Amino acid sequence: MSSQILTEQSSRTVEAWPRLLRTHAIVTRELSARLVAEHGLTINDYEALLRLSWAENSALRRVDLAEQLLLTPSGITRLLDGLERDGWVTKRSCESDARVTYAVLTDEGRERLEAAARSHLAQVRALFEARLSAEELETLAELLGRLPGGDGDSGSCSPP
Amino acid sequence: MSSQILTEQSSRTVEAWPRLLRTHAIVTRELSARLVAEHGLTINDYEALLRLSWAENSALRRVDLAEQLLLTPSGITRLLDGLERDGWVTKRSCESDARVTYAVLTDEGRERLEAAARSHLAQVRALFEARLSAEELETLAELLGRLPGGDGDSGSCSPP
DNA sequence: TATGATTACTTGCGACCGCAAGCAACTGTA
DNA sequence: TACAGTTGCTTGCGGTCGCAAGTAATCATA
Repeated sequence: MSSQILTEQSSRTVEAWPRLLRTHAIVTRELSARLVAEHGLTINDYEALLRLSWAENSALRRVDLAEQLLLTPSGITRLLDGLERDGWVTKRSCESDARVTYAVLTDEGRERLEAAARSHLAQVRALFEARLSAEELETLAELLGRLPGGDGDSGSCSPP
Repeated sequence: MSSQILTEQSSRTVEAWPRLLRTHAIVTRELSARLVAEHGLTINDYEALLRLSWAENSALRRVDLAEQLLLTPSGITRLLDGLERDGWVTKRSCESDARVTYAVLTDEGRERLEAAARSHLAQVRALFEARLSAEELETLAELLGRLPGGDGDSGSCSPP
């Protein structure tokens, strides 16, 4: 009665996938909870501020920011709604194209980001470096980089 | 004006984390969209049916299923609400403890799962095996397994 | 210039899910 | 037996986000 397709045999080679799923769920929950509790930012809030901080003039078209964060247009609208309400980001219109709006990091936003980054990066390092060596982390990053999403603009770690 | 803490230097060693985030987002979206479109199941629906299919008598206490899927009690209630409405799962009460309810996979649920597994597993393999060798996949799984969530009941691939 | 396609963004809707509160049932201790 | 603590589950609420539809601006082509 047990299906052949559901047995260990058939999915052994893709064991990496459920583990990725599980690791993501646990690490995200942990890091996000702390970021929210300590700084009032979700992971996406944090990533958005980070991308803006790297951008020229601390400004990015909403559509470009959406692409970097893997959010849909509606997602970015709501994300930025929150950041604007809190004063970390403002809007700026584009002179040459009335359709586009820039999201601009404010000085307060940059301060917020830097405060959050200090504890957040320490937490990320604590989670990862406690369990894997530098070499292993590099291998992991390399392998993940070859999976979907690894090409193009792939990381949070390449300032211009 | 640019903060030292936000530069490439400081996060190079944890590049694996943003990549994991990104890979998860893309792969999840892709696999989930297909699973929903082709079989009317979310990834968690699928995982729930899979865990039940592995369990003795195709039944699991709701709380145990929640733990395996990394869902809260409320999450499992709603997930199972949907699966019960569709007839893939039913409730069964426990004779020795009136607090517990078992989730039981129905015959229809098992058929549904097997149909979904065929295409889903093929899609997972297509995504992963096209980009990484068997050996690399094993390395990836091993490294992920040492991150949080890797201990205890860690995978989708170990039938009893 | 006219117009159809594309692009940037917003909004209504619904799905999923965590948190906190609540309830019923069980357990341990006296 | 009495009762405080624990466990299993449900429900109301709110947050996040994708999808589809809609608007406005721009571009391309005739």
